[in-house]
Amino acid sequence: MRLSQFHLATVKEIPADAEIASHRLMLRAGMIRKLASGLYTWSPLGLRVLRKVERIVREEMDRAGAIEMLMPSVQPKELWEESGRWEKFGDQLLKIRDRKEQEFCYGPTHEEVITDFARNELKSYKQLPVNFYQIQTKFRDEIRPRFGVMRAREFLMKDAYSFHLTQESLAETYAAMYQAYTRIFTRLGLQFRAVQADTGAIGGNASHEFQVLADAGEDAIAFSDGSDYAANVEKATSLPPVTTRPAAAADLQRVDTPRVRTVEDVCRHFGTSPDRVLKTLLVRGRDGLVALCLRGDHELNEVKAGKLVELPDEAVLAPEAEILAAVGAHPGFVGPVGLPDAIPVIVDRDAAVLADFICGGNADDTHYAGANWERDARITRVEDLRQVVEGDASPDGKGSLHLARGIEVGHVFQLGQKYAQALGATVVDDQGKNQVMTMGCYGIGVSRIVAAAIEQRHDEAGIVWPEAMAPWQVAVCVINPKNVPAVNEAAEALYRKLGAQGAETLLDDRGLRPGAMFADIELIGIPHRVVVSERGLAAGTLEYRKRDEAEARAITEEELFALLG
RNA sequence: CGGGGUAUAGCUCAGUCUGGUAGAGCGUUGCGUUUGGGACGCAAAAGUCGGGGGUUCGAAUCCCUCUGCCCCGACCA
Repeated sequence: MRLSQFHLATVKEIPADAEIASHRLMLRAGMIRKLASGLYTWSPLGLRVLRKVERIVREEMDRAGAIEMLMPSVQPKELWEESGRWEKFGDQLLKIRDRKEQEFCYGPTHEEVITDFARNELKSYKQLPVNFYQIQTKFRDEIRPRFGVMRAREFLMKDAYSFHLTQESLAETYAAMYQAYTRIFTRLGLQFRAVQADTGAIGGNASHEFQVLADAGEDAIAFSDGSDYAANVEKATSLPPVTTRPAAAADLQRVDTPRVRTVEDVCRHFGTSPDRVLKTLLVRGRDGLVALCLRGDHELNEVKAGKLVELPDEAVLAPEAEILAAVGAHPGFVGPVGLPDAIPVIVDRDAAVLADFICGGNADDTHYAGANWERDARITRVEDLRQVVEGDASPDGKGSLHLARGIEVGHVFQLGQKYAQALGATVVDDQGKNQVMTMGCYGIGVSRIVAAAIEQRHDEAGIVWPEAMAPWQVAVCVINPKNVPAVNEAAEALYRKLGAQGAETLLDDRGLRPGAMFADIELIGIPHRVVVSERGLAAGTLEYRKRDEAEARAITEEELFALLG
C-alpha cells in the first residue's frame, strides 16, 4: 500500500478523558472515531487490524471443526420470551419496534437464535455433535460504556454454539475449543491465561475465561506460582487454614466504643490488627437476615455468598433500617455474640479459627473483646466466603496464589440443556427416543482483542503490534523523494521487491519531513521500518529499525528479506 | 438510576465569576523557503458559542428547561 493512496488519520490531540493507553492510542493512530457513546467507526487502518484478528480466529475455529454461519443481528421478542430472557436480560437488551409495532431486540448474544435454528435443523443424533459459529456485531446497552472499544456498546464478537447428545461429547468439544483458543491467543502474540470462571446461575462447573494480562484490565484473576491453577477472583479458592482454633484464653468483655464503626476504627481503638477482628455482614436471606462473618482483613466474595442455600441467588447487604430492627444496632456494631437465634451465622473458614477476637456488640457504640466461638457465639456453618488474597495457598496444594489484572477476551462455557430445554430442541437418539440436546457456547471479543493487545504492547511513541496483528509488516520510509529522484526510484524498487516476496508493505511516499513520517509509523506500530535515503544509497545499505528495539542499524537488502522471513 | 462535570472553528481548549465587536494552538487552503525526529515565513478560509424559552437597550456569559457527552457509584463480555 502506498500511504499517499491510503487514508491515514493520525492526530496530535485527543480528548482529555481518554483514560487508558489503548483508547488514547487508537484515537491518536486514527484507528477508531467515536460516533456516539459506546459506538465507534473503524477507520481503514483500524479495520486492517480487526481483520487480522478475525482471520486468525476464523482459521483456528475452522481447524477445530467448527462451521461458520451468520445469524441476524436483530431478533424477535418471541424467541427471547421463550427463553425467559426478554425480562431477565434487563436494560442491557436494546429493544426496538418495527413499523407494525412488532418488538425486537438487537442481539447481545445468540443462544436463542442458534437454538431455534438447531431445533428446526437437527433431528437425529447422527447429526451430532456439531459446532456452529459466526463473527458478528453485537449490541449490549452497557450502563457505562468506557475505555473506547474495550467496553463499547456495539462490538464485534465470535460466538460459537455446539450441540451434543451427551455430556461426554460436550466435554470433548469444550476441550477442542479450549485448545483452539489457546492457539488463537498464542498466534496473536498475547500474554494470556485461561482461568476458571464462575458459571453464574446456570450451574455446571466447566467454564474458563481467557484473560489477557494487563494492568488496565477490569477483571481480577488469581493464579498459582506452583501449578497451572488460575481462576477469576470471583471463583478462586484457597486451602482452608492449616491451624486449628486455639483455646479461649480471654474472658468475654463488653467495651464502650463510641463512633468506632469500621475495622480500621476498631484496630485503632483496641491497638490491634485487622486479622484479630471479626467483621459481621448482614445480608438478605431467603427467610430473614443472614449473618456472614469474616476476618477483618478479608473481603466478602459475593459470588460464593450467593451460592449459600440460605441466600437467594445473590448476596445483597441488608439496608440499615432492617439491621436496626432485627439487631438493635447500626451496621458497624453487629456481631455474632448474642445475635437473635433466627439469624443463621455463616462463618468463613479463616474467621472460624479466630480466638479471643473483637466483634460488634449488637448495640450502638459497643464491641466485645475476648470473644470466642462456641463459648460466646454460635456457628451455624463454616464456609469459604472470602475473596482470595495474595499469598494464599493454592487450592491444589501446589504453590501460593498471586493476583493480577486481566482483560477478558474469550470465554468457553458448558451450557448444558438450559436453552435446548426452554426452546424444546431435541433429537431422536439411537433408541428412537427424543432427547434434549446439550449445548456449549464459546465467545471471543474480537474488537476487544485489538484494545487488549495495545494495552499489553505500547510505549511512549505508540503501539507496538505483535507481528500477527500489525496492519502492515514493514514500512518503507523515503526521505526527500521529491528532490532526489534516485532515492525515490530506490524506494519504489524496494517496495516492489518486498511485495513480490509476499511481505505486507507500506510505502510512505507522502514526502513528509522525516520527523513527522517516523512519528506516524511508530504511532501505528509497524513492526519493521526501513529508511531509504540519499545517505544510505551512497553507502549501499538500508537503515532498519525493529519497532521494539531502541536503535536503528544498517543492513543489506538480502538481510532485510531474511529478517522478514 | 443517584451524585458531579461539561457542550465555543475540523480537532484540543481559553473566554462565562464581573453581560458590551468571537479567541488561541493544532489542522486545512494558497504562495515562498526548507528536507534525518512532529520545519519556517506571509496570506486566507472556517463558529446558528448544543436546542428551546426567559431577563436585559444588549446574552457565549445571568435564569428556566430539554438533549448529548464525560467522570464517580450501583452493574458488567
